Amino acid sequence: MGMKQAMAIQIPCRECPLRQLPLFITHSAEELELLQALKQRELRLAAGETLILEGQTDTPLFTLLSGWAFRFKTLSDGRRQILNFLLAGDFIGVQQKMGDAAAHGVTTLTDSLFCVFQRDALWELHRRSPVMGFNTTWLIAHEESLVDDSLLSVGRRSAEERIASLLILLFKRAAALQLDGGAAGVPFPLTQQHMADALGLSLVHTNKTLRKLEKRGLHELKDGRLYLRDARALTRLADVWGDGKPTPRPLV
Amino acid sequence: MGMKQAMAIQIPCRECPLRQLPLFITHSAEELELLQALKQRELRLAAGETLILEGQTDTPLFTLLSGWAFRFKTLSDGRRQILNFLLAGDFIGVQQKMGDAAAHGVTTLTDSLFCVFQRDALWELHRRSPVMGFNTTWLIAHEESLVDDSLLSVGRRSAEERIASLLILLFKRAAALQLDGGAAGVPFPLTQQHMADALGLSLVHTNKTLRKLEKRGLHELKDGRLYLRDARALTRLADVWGDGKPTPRPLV
DNA sequence: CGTTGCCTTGATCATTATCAATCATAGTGG
DNA sequence: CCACTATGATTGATAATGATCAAGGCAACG
Repeated sequence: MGMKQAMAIQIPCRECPLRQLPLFITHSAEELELLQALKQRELRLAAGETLILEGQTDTPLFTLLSGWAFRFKTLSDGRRQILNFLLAGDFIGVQQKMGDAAAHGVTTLTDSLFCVFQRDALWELHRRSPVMGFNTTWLIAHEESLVDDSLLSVGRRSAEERIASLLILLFKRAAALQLDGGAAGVPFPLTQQHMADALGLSLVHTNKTLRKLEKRGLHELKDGRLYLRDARALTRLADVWGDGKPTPRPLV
Repeated sequence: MGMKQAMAIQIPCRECPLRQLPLFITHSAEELELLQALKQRELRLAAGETLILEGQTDTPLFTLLSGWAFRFKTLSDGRRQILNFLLAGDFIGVQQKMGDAAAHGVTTLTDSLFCVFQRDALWELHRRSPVMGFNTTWLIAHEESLVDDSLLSVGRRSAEERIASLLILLFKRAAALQLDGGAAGVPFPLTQQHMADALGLSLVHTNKTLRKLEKRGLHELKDGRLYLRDARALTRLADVWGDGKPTPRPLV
């Protein structure tokens, strides 16, 4: 299964692809030194490999430097729910307390590069740099709020609406990591099975719904890339807040 | 709608009902002083009142001192998804960055008492006590991981399984706040509509499923209290990890 | 008593799941 | 170059699950 060696030479944190993200912009040289010191090593995985197994204990903390991955939970008969997708810049493993078993697994969608931190790195970060500790807290809280959106989709949106909102969300997230902002589409490494597992739909129904939207000209999925052909219509369908409409909600 | 006055005399933080929770146990007198200093005021709401409106900006941070509440999102046609239930000791409002609009609303289920903090209290906490900042981060991450469970339920569990897992989860959380550990049941202030909105089911189907489980003797819901009559069977039905069974998952 | 809110139930309908094929593509070994 | 295999996409037929509609019931309350 194409297991590759960890690189002998690591990327220094001042060259880290995350440096331009909110968490990292304001940091002084010494804060970068701190990050560097806490960093344990890098880890490279091929597509489809598993970083964290459900139930595993004492997993380290990770940061995703490049590639795509996802967090998931399964039931004992194999039903799987994808909790969210991970893109470059995301944290991994903050949900479980030290000593606890991982409540979810993490698997890659593409070849991926991770930065590995010891479990107590988060505490060191707080202790030695309250600013970075604080920023991290917000980042974690914000990342987790993506799950809130998913829950709204899966709980209350129709199949069409779910597909639409997933496409929009992933497009936005992926486009934000590109220089062209998605003008030429974005990479889209999910299979329809992944989409089904993220949206709480069956594979077959996912396929049919996807085809329907594509035939209507809302999007195009081709050669592993996603193009939004009618972002307006997709947004309307997904009922996404604050995009087309300026929050017209009655607010009681 | 029974809006009540905020109490003139506030509970000092050293008397706070949260003091025995993980976040608060290890704290020195001066750390309690810090909490006290950051605390702005207390707020009392009646059952069914709204603490935060979706889309509201610059809401303060809250802590729930007593009572029950829930976080939710709605679609523009009124479909509502309850994200999670809030019990004494929970944080509220950490999901949105300063200046952002609230991505979810918060409404009470019972008469409730909140502790109100300024929005920058979280930063002050980090700056002046890295330990408490760190603990807060974990607490937030852990609270948010409850949503992961919900997502698994709504996405992949059948109606019966969803009901079972909700009953178990809420029972455990509520029982942990009682001295008797739930021996005489726990308060259960949700209507079936709330359960439906949390589980992604219709009201009618929620009712039927609930009745079915109750007739089978798995639980009893009476006078606003929940009793688990066959916790083993409920756990099996819900496929909850690490309870009856010692993690028998294959882990591939 | 007449509301009002919440729970309950039966009948019917819709959406989504399941089952079963087929097809396309890429990789593998002979 | 040709089976042989494997993965993923696609489609039609049928079944199941859960939603919607409609109607009461029951208790609390002014």
